[in-house]
Amino acid sequence: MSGMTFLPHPDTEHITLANVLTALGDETRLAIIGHLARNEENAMTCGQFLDLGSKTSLSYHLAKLREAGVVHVRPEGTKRFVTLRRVDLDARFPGFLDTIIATTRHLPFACRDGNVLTNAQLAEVGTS
Amino acid sequence: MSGMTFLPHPDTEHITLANVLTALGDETRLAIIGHLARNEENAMTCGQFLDLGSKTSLSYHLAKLREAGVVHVRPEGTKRFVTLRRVDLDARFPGFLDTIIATTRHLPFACRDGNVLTNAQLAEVGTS
DNA sequence: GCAATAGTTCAAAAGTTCTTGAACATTGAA
DNA sequence: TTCAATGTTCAAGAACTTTTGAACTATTGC
Repeated sequence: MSGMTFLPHPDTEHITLANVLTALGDETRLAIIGHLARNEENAMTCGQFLDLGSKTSLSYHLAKLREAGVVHVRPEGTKRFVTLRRVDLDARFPGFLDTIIATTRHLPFACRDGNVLTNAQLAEVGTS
Repeated sequence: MSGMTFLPHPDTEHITLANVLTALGDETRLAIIGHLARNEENAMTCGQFLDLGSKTSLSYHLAKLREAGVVHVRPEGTKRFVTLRRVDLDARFPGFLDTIIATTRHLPFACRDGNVLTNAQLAEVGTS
């Protein structure tokens, strides 16, 4: 009934560069950021990242990103809506997120089987 | 006599974002980058980073930064002169290094004993 | 209530990173 | 040649990170 699932997020002023860099220095998490960046209008659920790893492993990686202050996770029903903390990151490290995204955008997208997603597949992941 | 110590550096096009982020996602290495950024005119030797860790540990961290393509190391005599690979990083990830440095600049500088260097001490490290 | 959906937590295992000290290598100078 | 200076390599250990599957929680809809 209550829905009070605790999902701690650091305050903007407690987001540190070292934590953000550590969070992003991982292929899976960088790929998650890529998915989010291609989709900044509509929040994504965890399930939409399943091409990048198992449910458990994604839960782990998304927690890392959340704890570092890179993403915000909003529980709604049984789902969690994940968004980039763009405003906070821009305030804290101006220009940083954009250079990451710009690079991530024209990178091939590795998925869990080691092959690479086509643009068509990416569009599908992005809009489903 | 020969002086042919091999110090492999990745080519510019082989510098990857994930490797750079992993290399920078560490307090010691971020502090090294901070020292280098305050000193971009004159190359620094490894010995000038000794407030950040032991000789062995710095050798390890500087190798990480070199292998990721973040710094260039030029042997000269018994010393190694370390510089940021600014041109290459700017070509590969435009704006990235500057946002890192801008953040690093107004960060307190932790040194190995857990205390923080004053600006005077930093200047001393930088120009000795 | 019961089942389905969406995600988390736990403990174990495997792998990676970092620090340490001792031994080594290279260069330059007395 | 011998010494000091500067840094590297090696092996061991401690501490983290990541992945797994099984068990769990919370919510929604029937």
